[in-house]
Parts: sequence; C-alpha cells; structure tokens
Amino acid sequence: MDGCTVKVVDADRVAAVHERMPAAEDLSDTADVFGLLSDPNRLRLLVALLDGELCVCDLAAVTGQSESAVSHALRLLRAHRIVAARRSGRMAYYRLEDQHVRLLLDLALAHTEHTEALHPEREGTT
Amino acid sequence: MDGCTVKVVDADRVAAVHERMPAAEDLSDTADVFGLLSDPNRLRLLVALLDGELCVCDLAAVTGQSESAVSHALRLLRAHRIVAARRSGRMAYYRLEDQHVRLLLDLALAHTEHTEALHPEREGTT
DNA sequence: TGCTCATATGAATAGATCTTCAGATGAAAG
DNA sequence: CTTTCATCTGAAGATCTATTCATATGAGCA
Repeated sequence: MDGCTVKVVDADRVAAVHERMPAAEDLSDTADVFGLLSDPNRLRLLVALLDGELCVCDLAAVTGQSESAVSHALRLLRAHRIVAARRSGRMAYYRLEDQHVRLLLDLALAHTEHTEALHPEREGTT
Repeated sequence: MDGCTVKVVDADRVAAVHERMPAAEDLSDTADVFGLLSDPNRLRLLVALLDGELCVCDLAAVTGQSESAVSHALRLLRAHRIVAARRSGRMAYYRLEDQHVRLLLDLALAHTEHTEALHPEREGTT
C-alpha cells in the first residue's frame, strides 16, 4: 500500500508537481463538469442549446430521447447551473447558461470534427 | 415515446439544430474523452503529467493512489492514446500524449481555479 | 369545473465504473 | 538461476449512472 509512498524515484519532480496540484475541491469540481459532458445524450442536449433556447419537447425531438429522459438530464444540468429554464405557460424553455461549458463544448466539438483520421470508424453525414 | 416526436413547437429551429448536430460517432467520441476526464484521480494523473513524464511509482505518490489503481487508470488512458509510456528497464515513464486533452485540461483548470462558488449541491427537497 | 397537455418526479431495473486483492510478467541484481 | 522489484492484469465487490414506467403537478382550454 505504502510501498511506493516511500520509494519515490524523482523526488524533486514529485515535490514540484505536488505543489502545483490543484486543491482536491477544484479537481472534484472539474471532474464533475467533465462528468456532465460525458454522456452522449446530455451532450446532444447541450449542443442543441448552443444555438439558443428550446423547449423540452423540441429537445426530445432533436436529440431523439424520451421526454422523461430529457427532463431527467435537464434536471441534472440545471442542478449544476449549466442550463437554465424559462417558463412560459406550461412550456419550459431551456438555455445554455454556463459559458465555460460552452467553451469546452466548442473546443471539444471543433476537435472531433476534424479528427477522423484517429478513429477510422465511419463518417457521419446527416 | 413518439408523443413529442410529432408535436414539435419550433419546427424550423428543430430542423436547423438537427442539421447542425454532429454525427453520433463524433458525439460518442467526445463524450468518451470527457468521460476519461470525469474522475478526480485520473484528473490528478493527467495534471501531474502536464509538466512532463513520470513513472508509475511517482504518479502514485503524487496522486495519493495505490500503484494498482494508477496502473489501471493509465491503462485506460493509454488505450485511448491520451498518455503514452516510455520503458526504461523495469520502470515505465508516462507522458501526456494528447494535446487536445491538454487544452481541455488547461481550460478547465484555469476556470475552476478562479471560480470558487461552484458547488451546486442539490436542489430538490421531495 | 373538469380535461388535456407539457413537464417534472420517484422508484426500479439494468448497465457501467472504480477500487482492491491476488497473482503474473519481465527486467535487473546477486 | 533465483530473488527482488516495478509494473501489469483479471476477477470480485461496492458504488454510480442512466433509462424506463407510472404518476404527479400545474397551466390552459372547453
């Protein structure tokens, strides 16, 4: 268990890296955000919201999920303040609220869009 | 299930968003990458590798995990070509190989470092 | 008032994921 | 050749996560 806790190879490097290591809280928080983006269906929802707000119904249509699944996913995203809801009558319009997540999405999607060489799986033409 | 597939509220928006929607494979791929970043311990490993290569032993020391856990995590990251290993004798030195992931890490960490009020806890009470 | 529709929620089931333990591999040292 | 050491691996168990079904809420409509 502590076998390697003692036998450190590059002590200086270890010390330096340890100092630079962000707080556990920050790491946990970051992992959390990534976790919210780690589901294809949630990703679909967020991508759909990149353009502007949409109601639950339309989100379900666009992402091909059941309304219940969408509602559950939105609840999660809402709890983490990544999306926000606007109510109008019995409709709920959701929008992407977290600009940081927007950046992550843009970056990630921009990358995967022209990185087909790494994954010679298939081409997705809509 | 198809209840909402028919009753679309904003048909134009839905059509437009649907066209912009990346291919399922791209989304799956992206979600995959985010998934790899969604674990605090894996995050620790990757952050540790931002500075340069480290052996498994030192990675375990820096991140406070068992060597076995580290090895498992590295195996996963290696399988996704996010890290790469260099062998020297019985030691294995790992480095961060995926520059895209480096970008995501930098962006994410830069954000969380000066965003302290981001602890969403829970919202719903019954 | 009672009905319908959009959304929200809870419970439950199925599937994925992490950590640990025990042992395997393969390089160096004696 | 045998031992030691760093790393790797597989299996098992505990924990999370996602989707579905059934139902609740609450706004608009007749």
